[in-house]
Amino acid sequence: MATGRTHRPATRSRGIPEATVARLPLYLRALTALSERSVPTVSSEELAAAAGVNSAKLRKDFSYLGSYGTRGVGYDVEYLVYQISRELGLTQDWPVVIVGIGNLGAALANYGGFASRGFRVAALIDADPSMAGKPVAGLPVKHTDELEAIIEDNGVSIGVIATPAGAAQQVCDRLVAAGVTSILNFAPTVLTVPDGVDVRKVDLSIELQILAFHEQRKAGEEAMAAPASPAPAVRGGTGGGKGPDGDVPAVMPA
Amino acid sequence: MATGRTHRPATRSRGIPEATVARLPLYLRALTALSERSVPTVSSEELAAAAGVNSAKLRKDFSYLGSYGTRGVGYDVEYLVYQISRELGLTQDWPVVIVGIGNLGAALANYGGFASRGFRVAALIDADPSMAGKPVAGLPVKHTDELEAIIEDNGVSIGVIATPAGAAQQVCDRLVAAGVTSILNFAPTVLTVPDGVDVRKVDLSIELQILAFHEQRKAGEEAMAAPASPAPAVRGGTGGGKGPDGDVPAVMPA
DNA sequence: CCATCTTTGTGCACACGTTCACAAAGACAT
DNA sequence: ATGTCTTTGTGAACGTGTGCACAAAGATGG
Repeated sequence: MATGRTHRPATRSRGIPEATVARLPLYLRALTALSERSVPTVSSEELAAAAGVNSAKLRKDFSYLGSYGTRGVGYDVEYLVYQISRELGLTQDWPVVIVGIGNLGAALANYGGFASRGFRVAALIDADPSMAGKPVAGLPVKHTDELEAIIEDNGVSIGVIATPAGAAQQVCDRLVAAGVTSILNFAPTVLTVPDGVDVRKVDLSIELQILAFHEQRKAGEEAMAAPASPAPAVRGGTGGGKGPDGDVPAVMPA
Repeated sequence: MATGRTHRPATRSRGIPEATVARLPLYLRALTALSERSVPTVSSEELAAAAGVNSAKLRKDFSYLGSYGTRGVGYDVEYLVYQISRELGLTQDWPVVIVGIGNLGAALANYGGFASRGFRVAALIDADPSMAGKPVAGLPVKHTDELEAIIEDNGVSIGVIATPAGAAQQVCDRLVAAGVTSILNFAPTVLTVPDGVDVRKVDLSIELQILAFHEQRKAGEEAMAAPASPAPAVRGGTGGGKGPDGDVPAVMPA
């Protein structure tokens, strides 16, 4: 545990901004679709529309990779697919392990998007002994005991955690100890990892909550002119009720 | 193409920055855990650690909600739980529909995090007639034909799309036409929606690709002594003989 | 070979987000 | 009451991301 570095330096990687990196897969997908339709070239305007972004942003993003376009024409689709793939590291094979083969883990194992882009599911791992050997998505589920061996034997550096929240940190620790340096976490927990290990979090309920916020705001604005009481059913829960604004709970900060 | 606005007006919600809204669920989760352990108050430092963020950021975030803390003491846990819940709109009941009951849809239906936070699965919908009536997570799967009726009858304003990419836009259009104004999209497609409809995207393979980028960088830095050019620096976990590495399309933009 | 037209690549200005650092506010002991 | 100690709330500096607008680069046609 080095004391020098702060926790998550967000690694402004090497001239390529993080925000750009996050969009490259988006461009890649749009380009792959064009490639399959044998479209030879595409303009920044068209590609941006397909990827759902602003064209100026797209051009700036690409400018970080180099000058791969041709003025007056656009971008060569095949060439760009290769360049982005290479930049993202998808020209090599990335073995991944998925830990926690519940509903979500099984869904991930079956998800075609993984295998199709340089990722290979090296193993499915679960703590439940009764799962061991059971085939999921064509692979036999391995027991947690084998975790370290699997990671070392396959040179796995990316791990996916789809366990319940309670087990996530423990699994994470073992993954890291065994050599994994990138983790995709689906468990609703904050993972603590040593420096040099990347963690990305996907949290289903957080996304819904963000939507609820905007939804509430929309409903509120809409009902501004209408009577004070909004239409949706009110869930008082503990009986606190949801009265008008001033009607806050009994508990005040002492 | 009713692309609508290309940029999000969401930022100006109500003085609360989008980045802050995205963190509120994180704080809420940490606070709920504290509440269950009957911790009465918490300092910004402690809570920030639990949520995995910087304490100054947390305080600034809370300052957008109001002055809910007590100097020299910290924040009252219960009070803050309520305030954040209310701000996020979780004090009311949000019926949601999940469309596409494959592996992922089933996982979502079973995911406890939904029900536990003001969200109620109103219905599971699938296009496959043979799924109809089959119970998933205790609910009978409905056929797509009933989509509009379900949404109207239940006052659903939030929809979750877990269909294959090809069906997503069509489902989206039907959801929107039926009255849904917020969509959580798990299909790897860019959805086009009219103004006033919010879409959030969760893309599993994109997250992995971002990890691969950083992983490649780490591997490259480690094994590189004299970086002269953006040389491929191929170094994978496997033996590497992954084929089309050297014989890449040397296609140049014509 | 020149004129025109299209589209890239980017300088610049602005908006948004993060972090620091510190004064103000309150708790608590004496 | 008064002083000390803790912790919030926030002004200000800084860094990152976004979008406009335009010059430069190249294609295309006469």
